[in-house]
Amino acid sequence: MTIAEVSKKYDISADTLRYYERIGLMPPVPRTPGGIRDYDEESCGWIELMKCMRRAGVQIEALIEYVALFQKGDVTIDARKELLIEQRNQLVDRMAEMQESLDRLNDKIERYEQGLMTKEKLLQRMKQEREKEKAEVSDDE
Amino acid sequence: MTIAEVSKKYDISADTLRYYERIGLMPPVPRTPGGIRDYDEESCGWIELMKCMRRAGVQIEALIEYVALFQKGDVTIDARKELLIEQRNQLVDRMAEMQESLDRLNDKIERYEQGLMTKEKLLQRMKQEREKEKAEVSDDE
DNA sequence: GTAGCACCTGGAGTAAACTCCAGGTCAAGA
DNA sequence: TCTTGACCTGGAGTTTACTCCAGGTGCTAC
Repeated sequence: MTIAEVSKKYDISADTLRYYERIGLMPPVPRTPGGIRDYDEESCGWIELMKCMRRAGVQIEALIEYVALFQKGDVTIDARKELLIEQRNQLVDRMAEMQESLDRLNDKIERYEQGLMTKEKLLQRMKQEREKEKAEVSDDE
Repeated sequence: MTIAEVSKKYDISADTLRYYERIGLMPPVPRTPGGIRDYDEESCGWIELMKCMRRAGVQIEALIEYVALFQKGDVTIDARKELLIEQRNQLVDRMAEMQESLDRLNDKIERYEQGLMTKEKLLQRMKQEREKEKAEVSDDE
């Protein structure tokens, strides 16, 4: 498979695919005798994995380390497992934070829907009153 | 409240707090006659909201727009609601993607735990065989 | 009234993750 | 064989979201 085909298949630019290989986000891609990339099933597997992990916000740094360990063979299995567990934990944490934000967004939207906006209207009213007071003080001068 | 106190309270650097105000991620913070920021409840509310949204990955751009709309008053209520809904939808999408990655990570970890690594071992075996073949071809030369 | 520390502004610098470019090869068709 | 379009590499540029800095001002305590 050429880089253009892979680019289309996974919706990742050719530049990004070359970049990923160059920084070690995947093992070297097989080449034709002329030096042109010829992606095989394994390469595609790596691309798909990295696309998935990157979309989830896993740092490139960690993924590079994983690939490096993978390339060192079976002696690194424990280290790889630890790395994955660490990333999983971070992912779970991030998702929990996002859930909080989601709840909050939903709350806010609901309030807009009800035309209530209690908190904000209250705060605005408070602000307006403070400004009115200030204005009155100025008038007294 | 001084910027140092707010910084500590929300665990956001003073530089970031100034930056947030400067780019319009929150309305202007009240000042002392000397020009020093004096955060009130409302400012703190904005900071907390923005911290929450940013942690969830909401783009600063969208948040700036929200604040701008908010400052234009009640006529922008519909636009603000739409903006929030859009951000909520994006958040939901991102969380779904993250869940996919999480499932995948969990799968991988489980396979490491079982010492199976079926897919990868299979791929490696395939690769080794390809290389062996190549080596044999070379020997024939 | 001055030492010293927190705060101010505008602007430059940084990190992560791409993205683009120049100048050069490869390969398939006329 | 020549053209043309896809690919190559190394390196520079871009975007987002901060982070740092220089040079200056505002309080507070001696």
